Amino acid sequence: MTPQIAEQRDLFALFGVAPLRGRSDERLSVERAVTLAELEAAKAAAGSVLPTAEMSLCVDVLLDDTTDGAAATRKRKGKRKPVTDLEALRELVKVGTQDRPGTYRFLGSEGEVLYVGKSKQLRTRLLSYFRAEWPHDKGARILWRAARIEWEYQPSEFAALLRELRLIKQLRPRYNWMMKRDARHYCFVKLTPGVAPKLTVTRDASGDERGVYFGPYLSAGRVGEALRELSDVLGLRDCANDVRMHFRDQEELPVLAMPRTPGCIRHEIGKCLGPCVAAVTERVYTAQLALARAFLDGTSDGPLEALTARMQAHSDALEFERAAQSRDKLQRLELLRLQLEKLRFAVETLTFAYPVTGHGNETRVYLVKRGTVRADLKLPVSRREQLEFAEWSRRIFHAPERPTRQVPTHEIDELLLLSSWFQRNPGEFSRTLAPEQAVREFGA
DNA sequence: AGACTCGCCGTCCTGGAAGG
DNA sequence: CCTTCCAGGACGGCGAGTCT
Repeated sequence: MTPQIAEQRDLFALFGVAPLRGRSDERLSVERAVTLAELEAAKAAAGSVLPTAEMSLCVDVLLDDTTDGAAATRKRKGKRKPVTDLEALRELVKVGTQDRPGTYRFLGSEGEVLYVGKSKQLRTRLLSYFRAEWPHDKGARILWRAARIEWEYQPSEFAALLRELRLIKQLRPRYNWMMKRDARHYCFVKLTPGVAPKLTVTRDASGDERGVYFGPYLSAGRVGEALRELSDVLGLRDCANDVRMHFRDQEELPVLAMPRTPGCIRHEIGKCLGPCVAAVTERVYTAQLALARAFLDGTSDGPLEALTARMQAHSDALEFERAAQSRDKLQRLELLRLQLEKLRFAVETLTFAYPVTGHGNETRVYLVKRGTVRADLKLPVSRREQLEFAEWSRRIFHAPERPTRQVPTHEIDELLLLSSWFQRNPGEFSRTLAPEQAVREFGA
């Protein structure tokens, strides 16, 4: 822990609030010199007994102040002032904007983007910022740091939502932490990279570019159970990341270096192929892994078939108790498979053309495939435009499917956005057209 | 002990209705 | 035309419980 971070931990302790879990690094990693004397002063100014909201606010304002460095803070004697003339800025917005859907951004004095937002009614939204009270309202805190405001109109609320997401991802404005999708409601199945990969459940699909992710799914707990069953059936490892793996065919390894006893009991009871004790060749382990991937993709019932065969074998050998155990496992796995199918969001259903008529009766057609917008086209009118539309449709919808159904990590936010949009506006879903239908309707 | 998960609850953001 | 108020949904903090 750097001295600065340690000091800022003290800051949080001082105000009686815990560092924001998970996000603390984002908020604390900026190297800022904050002295305890300054914190004490701020605390005194705020009063010693504060409700939680006020305490967070205090920390918020203080961090705002210290972003420019302690020197700048010291220089800025007396009360804080807005960076720019708010009356002039308000007049600019008042005169220059219309009540239409659009996105806006607040920029700081260095031109850095502070906040990106969207609204169905841009003008009303922007003017509401000028009524916010400093320092209590977040809107005012953003406004006071802003040197200027930029905005752009969008043809519809949907278009504005999409544009906002893309701008936030591109610009990563510091006041947009709030916009982060609720990661707690979703989880992903991760195939870890490295020797003898294993399956894990994770809530963060953005961290590891080398991992392969499936999802998003709901309820990490149930997905975890499903994975345990799956790993058991296929003999995949389930041990800690730091356990060394040795395949039997890794001949360059000195025999003496290989551990003789497995790190866990799963190999002994036949639930793990035992890559930790070189009990399996890489080829066999990789084949089992492929079965797991296919199962998660929904393209293969290999694990279910394996269990069915096992059950039949026990039954044939008159081992009825073992057969019953296999049947129970099979049922659990089938149930979990059903859950995974049900929980799998959007990927299968969010493939269509989505015409949206917006401002000035302008209609845009969004070509959505597997939960992400692949093209945003003007509603075709002329013959040439119709041909173009047909060509785009063909290129997007007829493109070969990815080998798996996993969602690339950079597309997950958009998938979640579309998913929540159509959940919130079920009526919009009925306006979508299947790819072939769209070509008949809009194509040449 | 630290990381992770989950449910509860307060806060924030937004759109829309009502009123001046 | 502008402001105020309200409702609904999304989001984050917190604490308890569980896992490693």
